[in-house]
Formats: sequence, C-alpha cells, structure tokens
Amino acid sequence: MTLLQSLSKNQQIVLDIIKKAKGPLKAYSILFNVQKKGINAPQQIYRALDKLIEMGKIHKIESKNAFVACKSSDCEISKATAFSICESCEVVDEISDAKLSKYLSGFNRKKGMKFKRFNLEFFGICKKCK
Amino acid sequence: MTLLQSLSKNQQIVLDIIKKAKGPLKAYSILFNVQKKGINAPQQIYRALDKLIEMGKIHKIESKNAFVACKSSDCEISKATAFSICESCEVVDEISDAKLSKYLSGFNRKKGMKFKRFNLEFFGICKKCK
DNA sequence: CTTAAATATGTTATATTATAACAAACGTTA
DNA sequence: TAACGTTTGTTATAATATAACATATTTAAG
Ligand SMILES: [Zn+2]
Ligand SMILES: [Zn+2]
Ligand SMILES: [Zn+2]
Ligand SMILES: [Zn+2]
Repeated sequence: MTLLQSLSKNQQIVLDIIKKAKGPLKAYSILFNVQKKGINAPQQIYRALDKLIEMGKIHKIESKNAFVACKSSDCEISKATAFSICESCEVVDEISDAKLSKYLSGFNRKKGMKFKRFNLEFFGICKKCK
Repeated sequence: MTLLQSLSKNQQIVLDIIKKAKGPLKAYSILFNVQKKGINAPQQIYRALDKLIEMGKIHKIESKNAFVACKSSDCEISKATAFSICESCEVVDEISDAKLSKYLSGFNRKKGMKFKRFNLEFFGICKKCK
C-alpha cells in the first residue's frame, strides 16, 4: 500500500496545512492552526518540519523563516532549491528550471569545495505588483 | 563620484568587530563583544547591522542568522551575494565569481518577474574537513 | 512471539533572534 | 536660529527555535 515513505500523524497534519496554504507559513502560524488537532507545543511543529524537509516534502525559505510545500519534485530531497520572492506582496514561488539547477550543481568543481546542496532566493517585484 | 558614506559611531564599532572576526558573527555575540564600549541593547546592534547591510559593508548569512563583512566589493550594495558554507566546520566564504553573478542576474528576464537581488548559499564539506 | 532498537509523541521550560515604542541627542542645512 | 532627518539610548516585548525528559509506538531481529 505504502510505496513511498509514509508520514507520521503529526507530519501529515503539518504537511496538509502547508499544502493548503497559499503562501509560506511560519512555524507558530502552523501551531495555532493545528491546536484543535491536539498539537500544543512548538517542538511538535519543529520536529515535523525537520522531517518533512529531510524528505523533501517542504522547503524552508531562509530569508523569511517560513515553510512551503515542494511544488517541483525536481529538487531531489531538497538538494537544489530556488525561489522567487516578491518584496511587495510577499508571494513566493519555487523556481523549477533544469538549466539553472544543472548550472549551479556544476558549479561545484570550480572551487576547492564539493557542494552537496544549495539554496537560491531571488527578490524583486512581481508582475501583479508592478 | 562615489560619495564615501561615513559611518556613525555604532556602525563603525559593529563593522570593526565583524571585520576582525574569522567567521560569521551572530547579533548577540556582537552585542556581548561591545558592551565594554557602551552598547547595551540589541536594538543598537540590529540598527547598525541594518545600515551596514544597506551600504553593502556586510551581508547576512540567512541560513545561519549571522553576519560577515563583504570581501568581494563586487556585489554592488548586496544585490548579488553567494556563499559557500561548510556543514562540518561552519566556515563561510563569500563567492566572488563574475560568471556566476552575470548568469544569475541574467536569469531575471526568463520569468515574469524582474529580480533586483539574489542570495545564494551553497552547502558542503570543505577541503580541510574532507 | 519477544525483546531491543529506533522513531515518534507529549510536555514543560528555556534559549535565541528580532522588533516596538518613545525620548533625547546630534548633524545638517535653509 | 529653526527645522528636519538621523542616530542614539532605553525599556519592554514579540517571534523563532531548542533542551531535556518521560512515555508511547513502530520496526526489525533473534
Ligand atoms: Zn522543491
Ligand atoms: Zn507582488
Ligand atoms: Zn559582498
Ligand atoms: Zn570545513
């Protein structure tokens, strides 16, 4: 039945909330949203978030301390993430661009360090806000 | 042509500390380091940090909530920043790569949104730690 | 099946990071 | 001088995240 990694109860609850949201959610906003489901403490949220990130189900937008569901499923367990962020309306979109991903993954060799992962955040003003 | 913006007293104190440091500094670590200089409150640190970022003198490493002095002076007022981060020893280096910067700045046009700024953070294991 | 290990949960407390709000001092310039 | 913007000082509080410990549940061997 469960072909892929199955989620625990709390992980599923947190993922559902994040998926339903229109934008990035903050940890405490998730907490307030799930208190009716019996989750009462930040730890429970942060633990679920940590696991979901490990699994590549969600990403953290570092510049906003907020979490979004993975839309692309191209970013293989959160190894290569890129986002566009509108500084006016705060809309965040995951960028799924094979060329970009390949270019940045290939960047590894040019330096003495071998990269395992990257996160890229673009900022600007979106179409609607222009 | 370029007007040399002079720093205020607190801005200079905070910048000096960050420049002397071997790695990224956290705001409260800066605070503890400057209490002998008469700075007593987080606000004073965060205000200085905000201005120094605006001026492009320092950058924030978003994934670490820490601050480093700008090493490259190629990133024109913090519009195009990239860092390599060792997940073992936590060493952070600013990446100064004209091609990379050009490539990412050029990425703007491909999407409906015009980007004004980006931040890229690479993670891996550095030479020393390998 | 039985047991041990690993994973997940619940809970309380605390640490860390960041901002709000207000008053006073300072620096520029009209 | 007066007005304005910026910087500073200060107290308080908000927002984000982890520590530590006890219990429960699932998984995988033996
Ligand atoms: Zn993704
Ligand atoms: Zn917008
Ligand atoms: Zn720089
Ligand atoms: Zn290292």
